[in-house]
Amino acid sequence: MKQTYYPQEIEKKWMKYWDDNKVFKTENNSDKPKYYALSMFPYPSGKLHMGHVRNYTITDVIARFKKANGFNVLHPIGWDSFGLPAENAAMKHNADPEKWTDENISYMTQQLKMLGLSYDWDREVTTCKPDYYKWTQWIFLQLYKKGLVYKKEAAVNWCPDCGTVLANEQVIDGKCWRCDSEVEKKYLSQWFVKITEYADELLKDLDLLTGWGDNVKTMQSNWIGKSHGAIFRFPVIDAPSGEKMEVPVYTTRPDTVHGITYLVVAPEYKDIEKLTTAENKQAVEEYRANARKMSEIERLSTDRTKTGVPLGTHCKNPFTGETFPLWTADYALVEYGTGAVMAVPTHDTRDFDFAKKYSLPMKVVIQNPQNPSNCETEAYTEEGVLINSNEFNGMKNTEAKKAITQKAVDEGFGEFKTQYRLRDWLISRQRYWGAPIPVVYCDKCGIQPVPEDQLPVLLPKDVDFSVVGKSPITTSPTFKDTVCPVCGGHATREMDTMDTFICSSWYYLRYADANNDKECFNKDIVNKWLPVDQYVGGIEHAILHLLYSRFFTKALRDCGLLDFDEPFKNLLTQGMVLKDGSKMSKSKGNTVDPDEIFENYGADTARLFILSDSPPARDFDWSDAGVEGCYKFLNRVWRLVATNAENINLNYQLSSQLAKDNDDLVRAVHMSIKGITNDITNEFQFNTVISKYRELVNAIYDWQNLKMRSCGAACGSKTAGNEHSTAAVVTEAGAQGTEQSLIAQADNSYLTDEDKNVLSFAIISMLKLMSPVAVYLTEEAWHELGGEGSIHDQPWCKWDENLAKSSSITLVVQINGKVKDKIEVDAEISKEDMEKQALNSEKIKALTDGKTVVKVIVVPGKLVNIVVK
RNA sequence: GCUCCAGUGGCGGAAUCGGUAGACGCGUUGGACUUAAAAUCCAAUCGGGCGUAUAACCCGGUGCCAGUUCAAGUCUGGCCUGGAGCACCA
Repeated sequence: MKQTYYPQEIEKKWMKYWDDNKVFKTENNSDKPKYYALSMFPYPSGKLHMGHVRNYTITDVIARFKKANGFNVLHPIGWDSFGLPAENAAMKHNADPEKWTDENISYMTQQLKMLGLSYDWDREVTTCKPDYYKWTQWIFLQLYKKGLVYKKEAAVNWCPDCGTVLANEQVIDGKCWRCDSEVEKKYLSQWFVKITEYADELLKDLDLLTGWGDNVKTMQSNWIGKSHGAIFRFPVIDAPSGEKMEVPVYTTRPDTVHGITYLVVAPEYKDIEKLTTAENKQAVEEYRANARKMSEIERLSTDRTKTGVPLGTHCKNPFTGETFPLWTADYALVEYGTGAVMAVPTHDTRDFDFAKKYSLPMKVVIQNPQNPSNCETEAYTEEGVLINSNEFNGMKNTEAKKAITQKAVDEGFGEFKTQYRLRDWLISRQRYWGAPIPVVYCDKCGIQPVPEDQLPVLLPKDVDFSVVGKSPITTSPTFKDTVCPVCGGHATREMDTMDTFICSSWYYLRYADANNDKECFNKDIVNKWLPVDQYVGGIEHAILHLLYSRFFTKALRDCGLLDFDEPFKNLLTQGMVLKDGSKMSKSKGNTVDPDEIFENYGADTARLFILSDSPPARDFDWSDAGVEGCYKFLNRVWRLVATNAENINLNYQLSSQLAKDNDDLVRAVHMSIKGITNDITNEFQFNTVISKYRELVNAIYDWQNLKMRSCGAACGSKTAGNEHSTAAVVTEAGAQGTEQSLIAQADNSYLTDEDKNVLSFAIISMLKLMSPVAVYLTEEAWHELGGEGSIHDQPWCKWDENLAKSSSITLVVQINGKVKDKIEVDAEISKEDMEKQALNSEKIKALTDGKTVVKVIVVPGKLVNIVVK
């Protein structure tokens, strides 16, 4: 075995070996229990970044740990390979996005292999390949058949830079999630997926997700935004046309209905023109035009003072008989509720601001009896008792909500209503590089789905990527015209492609049965592998991908394609990789290229470091010194094995009676096995796992130093050369027992047979424990020591509970809760002896002298606390 | 404004049940080895008492203020600070 660690050499060798021999292939059939470990698959942007390295290393270690613990592990990878960057790159260089994507995939595949990830590459899925998107289209058709996909004209989010519409979830602070440009409103006819039909189940089932962090669940719950309230319909008394009209409103505060002093409709409200008088028409039109012009950001800003104009018409409040004016104001949103708001300025801060500005009347209807408020300076939004509310006076407002709504129900002008903030998912994209939406528009028969036997609808190749302002797909001379599957007449194809989040909403199902060309996946196989036991990925998908995937699972379940309710049992959202306190990004120029780390230190160092300093869920601060430290540690591990290779026997025998120092080392190993196993099992605390690796390695070195020292004393000084050409001498000063002196003892003649057995046990255990992280080093060492097969097929180490603790403990003696003395005692000491020893300590005697011992608390195996007065 | 998370040395972070605060590492300092360096190894490293050193000892200390307890980084209540998410959703 070479005395020096050359990671580049051994890593290249094993990478090729594992790849050629498909070492990590997973069979669907096995007697072992299944375990599905999944990383969020990457977009093939060109190169891996450190976020990927962190994500995939975490999942890989989990997969390897589970495999060693007897599970049949599914650990797949693939490519979320449709999307804008490919198309933009193609436009820039007038090339084919497929070629760009393929090149990126092949480069990144090499990087993933280099990183030593234990993927079953036979299950690789690539969403932009026809053998995958055929099934994406097929699933679209199933949802269409079920009525979960529909087309409608709506105000949609338009990103001018990307030249396409976006889903609500893809608009962050009024900006496009991908390119950060300001989103505009457009009225377009678009395809939607009815995610709202599952709003309630998506919310309710969050409770089933005990393996998810509360932060993600809260975000989803807020996004779904369920609220309970009522719909009231207010008759219009003076509609200009003389028509009998009513304005329905949704409110969560039916208890305040007697306090309405005006009503607001959104500028885009559908009946607004019919509700505007001739005198007010011009002002209303101007206001609406202005609202249209305004950007989303401007409009949604809560800092902006509210504006609005009266329509000139009025409604009657059926509860009071009072009439109140109608206004339009842009603080009412057309997409939410009914697009109209009943305004109660006394009990709603927004209505209050608006009423103040336009001097609208106010009427107090809820009061805290202990501390009544006239609502002159601010709205009272807390609980209280009703006043000025006819027969409801004196009722608690929480009860009045129900009673008042019930009255509206009984009298026919209202109902109970549950409302969601969640909107349907807009999935049309006016772009080329996505899965074509499989429908045609027949001149006679209208919208017709493409028959399943005609799938996939392939992306045309004869397109011009240099066009500006429209989708390249529209330039294809062959794509557009087709025949109607119903009447055989002329039809045109849908030119829009699907949101790539559709593709990524079912890829984790495809992995279970990735090469099936008869169906999207076999139901039994998917039921066997799913749900995913551990999903690992970035928090940025807390809503987008994770909500869509949950929806897909439920929808596909209802299509009869699978039998479970939730796709991801446990979710680990890993923190960001930072450099100098901020997120690594090209624009900040603080990125670290994984290739450079592989080249300079090797993949094992990269893996070790990315796990070492922070727990997975927290942000990770990259430091070059930290990498260096990990590299040094692996060198230290290597030297430990290399210098002892001669003395390590894979078939070591441990006797039950060992010399004290040997017993201590054996115990240290058992403690490491226990600690490391527990740390991985509990929340994947890899940072402490790595601390424990270091502790174990330190313990083995310390043991060796001890052996050396006793030998140095017994057999005198020795010198010897070695590969480092550092000939060292064991001198009295060197009673420090330096590592050189150990290396110098190349013949290791100072070790007894018992020593060698203990050392073998320690080093073999160390290698097995480290094998999920330092995958290459441990494999190489395993073989150098004569190990058969792969160390990655070895079962996980077991510990003996009796040996997983040290033979002595430090008894802590406190007086009134403060540590005053520490005594080394036997680990098996009785409670009585603990107390006796503590009270007999000279220090304690001195300190308690002349005081009264009130109480003595003994915590077995830990401490004694003496309470004195 | 609402929701969630976090606050521990110079830094990253440890600390199953409330039971020795600061594991492990980085950095720094000193030392061994070397002609010298690199590498490696050994030691020290929360603050104060304590500006000669060494050893020993004492006191304080986990964002702040209270509380529970023999005992609080850990539990309870109230604040402060930072981060993330949502945000005119009626």
